[in-house]
Amino acid sequence: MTVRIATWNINSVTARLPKLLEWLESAKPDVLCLQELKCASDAFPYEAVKELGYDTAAYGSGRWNGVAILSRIGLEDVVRDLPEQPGFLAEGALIPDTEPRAIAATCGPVRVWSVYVPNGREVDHAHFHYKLEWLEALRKAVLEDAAGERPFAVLGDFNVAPTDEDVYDPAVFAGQTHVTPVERAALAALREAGLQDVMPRALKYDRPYTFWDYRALGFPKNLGIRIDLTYANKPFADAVTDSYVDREARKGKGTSDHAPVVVDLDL
DNA sequence: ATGGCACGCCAGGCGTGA
Repeated sequence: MTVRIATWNINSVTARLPKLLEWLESAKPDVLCLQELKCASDAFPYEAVKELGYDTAAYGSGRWNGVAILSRIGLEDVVRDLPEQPGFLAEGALIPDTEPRAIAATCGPVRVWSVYVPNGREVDHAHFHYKLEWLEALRKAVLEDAAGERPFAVLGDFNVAPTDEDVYDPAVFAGQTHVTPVERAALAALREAGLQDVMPRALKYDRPYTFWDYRALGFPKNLGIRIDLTYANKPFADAVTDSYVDREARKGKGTSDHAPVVVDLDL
């Protein structure tokens, strides 16, 4: 069977609902991993996507974060949060906030995680250390599935550009988050655990960027970075027939600042 | 060095994003 899986940081599922429905109808993914819902679980537009044939497992808590998995090929064994997932202890707060950043499900023959890795804010900020702890918890969470026979992948907004080739100008990012050696080492640890980076093909431009800042004409100038990734085990990666970034979904008004990434499988 | 744009929240700016 062929399976189309996609990931999209949608930057508010309620603000983006018309775009989401339009995209589901045109791209027709079998499974869609969403990040940055920016709504509570019970505020997700379940009925609207159900009309297009999708079951949804959503995990959100309000104005920040939030992840979901939509599937029209089955949705079972849903897990919310990574085992050992750290929370973020904000300045002045008494207890860490366990944020909704990870959800897993089995969709037909494939098991997937949809993840929204913490941003990090600034190098050495408390949020940066939280980010690294979070990525280590992700590594531990995937060990068994990464080594398994069942096709498995982690898809989402990793908030790390794997190499200098994945940012439009490395000089601009020098000393900033998303490109530091420790963040890239965390991705390397995932690869050492048995996952591989499914590289999308380039479309109009040289590199398959997935994010362009809203400001300063980032998209028209193609000032992009590739941070929305598919990290797949061998059975999943061996089944990949194509992968691409849907730049069309980033064009015009009322779009997310991230584009969807599509992966096609023949299983 | 800063701002720039968009979002939720909820009615004036603020926190966050990358």
